[in-house]
Amino acid sequence: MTPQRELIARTFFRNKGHVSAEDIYKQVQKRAPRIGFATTYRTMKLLSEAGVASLRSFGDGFSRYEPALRTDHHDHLICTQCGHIIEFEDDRIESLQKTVARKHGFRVTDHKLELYGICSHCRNTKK
Amino acid sequence: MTPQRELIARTFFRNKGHVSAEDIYKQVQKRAPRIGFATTYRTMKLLSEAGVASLRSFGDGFSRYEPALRTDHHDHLICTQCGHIIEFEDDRIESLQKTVARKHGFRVTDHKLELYGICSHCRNTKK
DNA sequence: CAGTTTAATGCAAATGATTATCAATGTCAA
DNA sequence: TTGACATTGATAATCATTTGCATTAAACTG
Ligand SMILES: [Zn+2]
Ligand SMILES: [Zn+2]
Ligand SMILES: [Zn+2]
Ligand SMILES: [Zn+2]
Repeated sequence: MTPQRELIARTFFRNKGHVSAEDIYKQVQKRAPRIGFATTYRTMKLLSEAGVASLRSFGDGFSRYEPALRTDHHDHLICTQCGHIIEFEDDRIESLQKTVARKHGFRVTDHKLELYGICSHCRNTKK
Repeated sequence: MTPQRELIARTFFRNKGHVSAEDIYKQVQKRAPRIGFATTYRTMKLLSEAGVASLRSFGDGFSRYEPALRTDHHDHLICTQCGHIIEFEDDRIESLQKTVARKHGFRVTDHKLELYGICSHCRNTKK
């Protein structure tokens, strides 16, 4: 554990999740301008390999990280206008997914459910 | 509508869907080696803008296209071992998604549900 | 037809997020 | 101190996709 890694990890956990590597890099830059993005990427990969961060890739070209509490699984509602992300969890959907997979002979190891749309805030300020 | 575009479109529709741009490019190459991949990409973008192809991005680094029949929506089961993709549709999941979105004040315009796992074929030949 | 405009092609170079390379620096135990 | 050994950070490489641009071809015009 080096000072660079510690700063990067701290910065990551200070966020609320769904942070891109560049986000973290820019935040880290303010405290320690000498840290390069290579170290940022490497550290985030380490964190996700260690299981404390999990990698998400939404539609846009970026990889996002969020803290992995391990216990809580959740899916995402994403506002295509302002980028706001809401997390949710629905046990009925989860179990229906398992049913569907079983029906097709799949053993599911992972899944991704993302609902894209317009959040209430953007809908109200729209017109 | 140019001959190049026609060949690319025909080639695309000859496939069963979930085709990468490179797949199409390579198939087109056999019939018309002079066609460049720029034209392939451009034409696929045109097709998806025209609504006859829809763009999917699964976890791997590739953009995939599939014919957009407009009437049928479906989600995907993806084997992480052999890459095989099964399409499915579950009305109960769909309606639960709408319920969840409504609960959070979202108006959903699109969604993505992908189940990753091991298909029955790969499970049987595994050991 | 000849001439002019316009769009489409295809090669090569650019893009942009991520990864690999590698010399320089730090760590630590013998 | 010496020598493994790991880590850093600047830079170059990667790789799917886009873009710039000169060339070709089609579509009008008369
Ligand atoms: Zn919004
Ligand atoms: Zn989340
Ligand atoms: Zn399989
Ligand atoms: Zn499909």
